Amino acid sequence: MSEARKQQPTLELVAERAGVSRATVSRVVNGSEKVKPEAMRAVEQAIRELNYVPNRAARSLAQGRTNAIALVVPENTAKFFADPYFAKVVQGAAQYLADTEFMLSLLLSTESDPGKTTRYLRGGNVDGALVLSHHSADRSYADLGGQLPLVFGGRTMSTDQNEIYVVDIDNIAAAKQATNVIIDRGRRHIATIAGPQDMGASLDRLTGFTQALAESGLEPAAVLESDFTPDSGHHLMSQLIESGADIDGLFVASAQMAFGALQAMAGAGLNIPQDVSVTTVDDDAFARNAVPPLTTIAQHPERQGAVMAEILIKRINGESVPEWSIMDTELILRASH
Amino acid sequence: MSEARKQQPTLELVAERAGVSRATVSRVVNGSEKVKPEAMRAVEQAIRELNYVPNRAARSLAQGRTNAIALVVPENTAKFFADPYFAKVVQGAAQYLADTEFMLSLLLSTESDPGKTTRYLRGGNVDGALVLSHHSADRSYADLGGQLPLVFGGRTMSTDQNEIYVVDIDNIAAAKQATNVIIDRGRRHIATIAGPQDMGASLDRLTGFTQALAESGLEPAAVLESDFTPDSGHHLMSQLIESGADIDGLFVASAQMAFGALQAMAGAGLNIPQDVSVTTVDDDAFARNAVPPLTTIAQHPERQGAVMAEILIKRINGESVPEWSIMDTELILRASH
DNA sequence: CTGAAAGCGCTAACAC
DNA sequence: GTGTTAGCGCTTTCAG
Repeated sequence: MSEARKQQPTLELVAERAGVSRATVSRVVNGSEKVKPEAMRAVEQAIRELNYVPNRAARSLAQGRTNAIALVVPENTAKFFADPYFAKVVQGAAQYLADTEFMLSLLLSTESDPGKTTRYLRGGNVDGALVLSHHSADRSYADLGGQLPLVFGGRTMSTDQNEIYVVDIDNIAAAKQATNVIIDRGRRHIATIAGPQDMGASLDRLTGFTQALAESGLEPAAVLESDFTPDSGHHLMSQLIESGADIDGLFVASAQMAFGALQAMAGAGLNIPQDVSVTTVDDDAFARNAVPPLTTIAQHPERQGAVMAEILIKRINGESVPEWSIMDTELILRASH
Repeated sequence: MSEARKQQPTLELVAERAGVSRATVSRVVNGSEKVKPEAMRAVEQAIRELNYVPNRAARSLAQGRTNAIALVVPENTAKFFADPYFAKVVQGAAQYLADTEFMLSLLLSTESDPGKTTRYLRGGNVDGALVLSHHSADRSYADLGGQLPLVFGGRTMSTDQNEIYVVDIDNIAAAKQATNVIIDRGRRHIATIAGPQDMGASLDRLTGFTQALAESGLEPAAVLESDFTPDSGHHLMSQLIESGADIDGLFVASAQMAFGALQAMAGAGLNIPQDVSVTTVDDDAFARNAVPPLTTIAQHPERQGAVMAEILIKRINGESVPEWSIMDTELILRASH
């Protein structure tokens, strides 16, 4: 009744067929120089004939290395797929890894059993992991860093622990720059829709916003806390408008939320940018398709994904790398400011 | 210089600390009944104290099973993330697996080295795989079926090979139903935008369209072949309009393409559904957010993902399951027909 | 119920 | 260059 899975040929079988020892086969498989051309040919032919593929479990057990890395997204599947930022980072990492010997395994942390992911990571399945978007609550991952090379992706919680490798943009500077665009427009009643305050990026962007204002002798007109979704942006903005707040500028911590906020303002009959000058962060589909298109700070998430992978692999290989990698950002001027 | 990765505690260490043999520890870890409660407690405590996690490679080598399955998407990363269908399937599978002992490993097949994915699959990394969206060109996966339990997801190429397990909707029936909605509106000049013709789902939907027409004594007004993206839908529709074709009905093989087609028609000043009655397949964000909202055939991709996972696991466990699972669909009437 | 011992398939010294 | 020989960490008969 049980699936008769075809038995994969073993290295030993290849050795017999090629008339050499298993060690030699292993050498050929692993591209060692020191094998006579003829032995090499014999082995290669045997491999081809048997359609041999080395067993990873055995290999990784023997050499204590798996040649696989995980990309952990501590976020439920729905949110993951809704956010273009994740998609881009994955894309960048996947692309970078395609040219290496490493496999990328995408781990969407399950809500039901968070320990499962951790166990997987510690169970020797991967040589290291990239961790995206971790809330401050996710101490588990920070702790994991002692057992496995980890590289955190942007939007991480700021931390003073050491041995934490992070690839991120300078969120404070980005927010400052975006806010200054509004200030330079002559606006003086500026509000912000901030991200969840248990996330480093959100905190930093709020800080940048406040700093920019302070440097111009201004106070925030309002500070709203949201959760990075378009809906929440819409919702909070509606509330703000209904509350009768009188603002002429708005900095939103992410394009997704800004997209929602714009809809709310349009619904209330506000003209952008005449009535309210708005800027944000992230140059994704939301920023480009918003009406009007959003003036924003572009990160380069694909590049970030690639850099994260690169750094992780260097760490796995024992090369020393800087703990912090700050990615460049770019101010994109469009119609919303 | 090399990363001093903390050595994970081994089963042997746990055994020593608990004062039992490795076999007993193994039994406890694997939930065997036949262990004295006191021994059990001792082991469990040792495990906790040492923070022990079993090494997967060793385990899978010993028992010839990995407790991991792969979800293979033979599609580049960009396309994968752009299509809500994939997201839903993954979500469904992930959710189903969360309650099992299995891990889901997402494999985006790399363009640069297609053999890499196949090698990974054959290298004993997973006990089986779910394969989505395979073009007819992807013979490699069908062949893999002999070596590893595979379950194919909707939109697969129709095939008469046996031992191919598929979870899909009845694409012919779905297309027929959607087309009949248009016919019932009294329209007689009906065109279709079909999907790529190297994909089973596209073929079947075109067949269904043609059949429905034939049964009402009609001929297709035009048959356009597209690639499932909104842009191509837009583009082809524009061409059709420019060509001066006179149609009053349109069946589009996917909501994404329909979304694009609708934009093109709006741009040309056509009123939907007054001028052209349109229906499609897929009830995703594109269908719901289109202007006007699309009358469509809803699949249930999350459920499909879950069913695929369920069937795969049954196969892995040697249970017998039907080769074909046809999922229900549902006609959603909105404003576009 | 528990322990001893024999591998799972591969790699990595170490000799030859 | 190549073969021999130990294991990698775990499961699994097989005795007891």
